[in-house]
Amino acid sequence: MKIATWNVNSVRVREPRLVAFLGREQPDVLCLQELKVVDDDFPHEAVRAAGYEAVTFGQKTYNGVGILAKAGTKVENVSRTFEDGDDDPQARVIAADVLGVRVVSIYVPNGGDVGSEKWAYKQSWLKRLRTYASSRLDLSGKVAICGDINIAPEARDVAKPDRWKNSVLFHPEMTAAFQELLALGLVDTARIHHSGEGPFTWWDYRMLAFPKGDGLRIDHIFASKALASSCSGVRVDRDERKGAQPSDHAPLIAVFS
DNA sequence: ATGGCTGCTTTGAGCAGA
Repeated sequence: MKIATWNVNSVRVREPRLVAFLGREQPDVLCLQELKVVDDDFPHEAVRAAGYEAVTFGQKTYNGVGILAKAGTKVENVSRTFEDGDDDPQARVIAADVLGVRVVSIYVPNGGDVGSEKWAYKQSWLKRLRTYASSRLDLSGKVAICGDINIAPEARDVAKPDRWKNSVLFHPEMTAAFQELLALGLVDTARIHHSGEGPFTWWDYRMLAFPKGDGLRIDHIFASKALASSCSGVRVDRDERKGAQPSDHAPLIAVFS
């Protein structure tokens, strides 16, 4: 089973790349973030033509998440939001049962500047994510939490740590929140197979970050132990960050035997 | 040390991303 996650930064703009990616990689499941469209505007026709069906939790302008699976695959028990009774005006989480795995596609808030309102929102959102993971997910079963987590957990996850050490992506409070999430019983699958630098998943559009190698590993696939034990490989599709009109994030792909 | 790009929006300057 191949599970991929990709912050497409506008599914409208990225539609040709999305279709090409599906055809090339043929993932069983693809989690998307930053759709930036309402559900009615999602390119269902193009996705169907590529052999996939999508469930989405869209939003105009910002946010929006989805889960794609091959046509014919059952996608069941779809839930949107944390379902904790606390209204979140931002569409950042969708979950579904696919091929025996509870798949969660999430888009963690960026956090703006450290100490800002957006920072507080990121902090509280991560707390709600922990509560959700421990109370709404059966972490003793097969679970995959995939998405743009907006946290680089360690120095080896940041090409230029000194540059980023005080940013919202690599702040000690955030790296601690990352570890608290894993402590619930989740495995950072990329680290099963990569012990060195990276693999990075995001490069700022500005500052020639990609050609300069100024990358961060902020997109992740967290697997419950029951699922992680079968993880046979994880990689980043860096080619998606090249060429015309790339997303600033590259897809992350995990294979489970 | 900053911003440099990209996509969005009551179409166009400002917000947001990370």
